[in-house]
Amino acid sequence: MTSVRARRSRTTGPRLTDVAALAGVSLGTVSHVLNHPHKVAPGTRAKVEAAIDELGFSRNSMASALARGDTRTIGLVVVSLSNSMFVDIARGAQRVARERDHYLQLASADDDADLFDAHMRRMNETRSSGMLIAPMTDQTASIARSRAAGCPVVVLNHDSSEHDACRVLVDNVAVGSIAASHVLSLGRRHLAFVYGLPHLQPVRRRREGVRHTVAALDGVRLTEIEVDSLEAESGAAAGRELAALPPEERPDAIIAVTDVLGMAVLNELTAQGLSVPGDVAVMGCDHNSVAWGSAVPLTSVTMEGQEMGAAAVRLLLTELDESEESHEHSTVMLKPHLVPRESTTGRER
Amino acid sequence: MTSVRARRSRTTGPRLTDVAALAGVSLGTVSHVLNHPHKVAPGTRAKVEAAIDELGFSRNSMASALARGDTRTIGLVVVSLSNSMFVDIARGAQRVARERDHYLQLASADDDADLFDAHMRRMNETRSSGMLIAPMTDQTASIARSRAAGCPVVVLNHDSSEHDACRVLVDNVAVGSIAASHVLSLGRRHLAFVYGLPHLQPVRRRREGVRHTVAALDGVRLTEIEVDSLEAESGAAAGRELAALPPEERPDAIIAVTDVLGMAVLNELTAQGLSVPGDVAVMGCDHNSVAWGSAVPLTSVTMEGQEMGAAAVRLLLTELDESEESHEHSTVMLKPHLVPRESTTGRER
DNA sequence: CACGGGGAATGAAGCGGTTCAACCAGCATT
DNA sequence: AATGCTGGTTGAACCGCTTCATTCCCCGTG
Repeated sequence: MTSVRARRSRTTGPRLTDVAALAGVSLGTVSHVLNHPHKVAPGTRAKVEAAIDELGFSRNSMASALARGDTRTIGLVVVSLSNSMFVDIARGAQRVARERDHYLQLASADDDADLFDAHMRRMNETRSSGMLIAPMTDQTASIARSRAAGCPVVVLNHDSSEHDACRVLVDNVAVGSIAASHVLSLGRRHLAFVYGLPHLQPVRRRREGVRHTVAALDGVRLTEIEVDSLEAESGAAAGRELAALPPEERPDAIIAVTDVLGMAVLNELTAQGLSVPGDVAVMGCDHNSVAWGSAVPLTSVTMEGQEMGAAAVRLLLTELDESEESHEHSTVMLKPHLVPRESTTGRER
Repeated sequence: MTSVRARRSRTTGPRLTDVAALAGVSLGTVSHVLNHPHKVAPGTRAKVEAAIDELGFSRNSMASALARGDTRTIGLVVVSLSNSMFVDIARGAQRVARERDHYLQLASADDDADLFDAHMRRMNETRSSGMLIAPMTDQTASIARSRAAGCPVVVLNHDSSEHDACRVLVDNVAVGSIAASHVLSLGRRHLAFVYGLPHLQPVRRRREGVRHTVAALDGVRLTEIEVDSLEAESGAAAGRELAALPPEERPDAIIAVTDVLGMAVLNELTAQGLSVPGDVAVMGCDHNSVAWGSAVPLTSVTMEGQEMGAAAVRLLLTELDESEESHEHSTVMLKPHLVPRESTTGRER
């Protein structure tokens, strides 16, 4: 008689039936208590609730979602969690998702493209209501697959030319111009821009912003230094190169395309005996927490990770509310902003 | 006739039935192709597989798990992802989970105790096979609830007195003694230990390790400096205090209980004109990536986050394999190890 | 030639919920 | 007294998949 239950490997908790039996009501009534409490007579509800926590009943969300045809779950797939921007994105996304009564499902690809795709597939299999992705490369194919499976996608921080999805972007051109304007406003007149991997879109955009801002002014010089990677050692190399220049040839302000690079440049310059920001001001972009500990705190331009995450969830929920046909993809462009610290402003703050 | 399908809000992808129809086989056969391919005749299998990707079928993992009574999912709930140790744990756990054909479900409490508990509840509702938690505080009650719901728990990096669960710990006493031994081996004879929040167990343990190591030697002096928090400003305060000491009273080696503190101390000391490690060697503990960018790279003792995550998954899977009665909780104690960098060894490396 | 055996495919019974049409008092109308 | 509501409750159908007992078919054996 209990054979069916007995067959299961581990003890599965009590089910709705058990609660119903204990409370002396029907199965449907218990379900109503869970989902539409106001439709149940107060007395009945009390009995049911008592039974629920006497048994320690925990609703099986899979069965529930299956029957309802909706998981109220949003997936978030990020490239890596080692970059604090992605952690910020997750935090912001989770906050808004919870506010809107959804669950945020977090997945990190740990810098592995296959794993990234596997995560996206998994989100489809678990029938996420929708998903947010912060990809490294173009993901057009996977996005199409996901959408075909009825799971809309919002892309974060990646400006793919074709927008088969809503997007949340940070204005990387503005990142560059904000950085340049900042050092210019401090009176610096010979800027250097240190960057690597110019095939990456954010890198190009930031460079563009710097160039544009500099070009608008007379009497300002811009030296561009391309290095081999975005890793710290490349920054150190750039630092060595800069330190070796004769003083009159040496820039008085350095903008690195990322904080990691900026930090490495800064450290190398000070190691070579130059004063920051006395001899040369240094700043980075990204406001990445790995760079929060340099000897001279690094000025940066923040990417507003939490805002990105929050905006992405809002976009997705809007899309889910609308009918499939009436929806128009939209793009939210976030404005970056300056985080001034001592590496440009000096100790005066 | 199609009314049932039509009622659903969004397009749900094709189902097993659809694949079966297209392939001209029964529903059960398609399921077999998915789960026991070798039990299906090659020809049939080919037909089914063709149908599967013609339709772009994606198996509904909820229905699957529901029917099977097993999700093959492991939850991991961490306090925060801002500390790189937790990111490492997630990475290690995910790697092993995948090797063993399980899915790792990641959740961050973003430093909110209620959210932590909510995540644990959620893992129960989704019927995770088991879960890993890296808690800040004792979680005995939640663990009991989870276990009662049939979901075993493995605790990471938290040595609760009562072990109602398997645990993975790092030997924090060893962290302290490794740190002390290191600077002693460099010939330093007056150590300082900078710490805060001594009610936290890891802090106490590390202090114990330092004390014990120092006590074993003659002619070595230990100065303990307690600060108000584990935040950077507390470290800076300690640094100021240390820099103000007359040279003969000043320690020649400083061990901070965390990297954040160590980095702050280091930065303040150099700002005050002292040379690191010339005048004084500085080191931290945790190998936390936020401290990887100080001007003088910080020596640390690593916590082996990835190993912790990996070990925890192994422990959990073992528990899941064993029968409920025969299982004995066990504890894996990981050995920390030294990561020597310039803040103690100087430029010679 | 009848029989047994084994590999392949089938179909129905769940898994644990949700929901909707049907049902059932009990009370106010006419 | 017959009628119409209405708020509460019920039971059955269904969500999409797994599995197991059963049926089917073909081939080797005695």
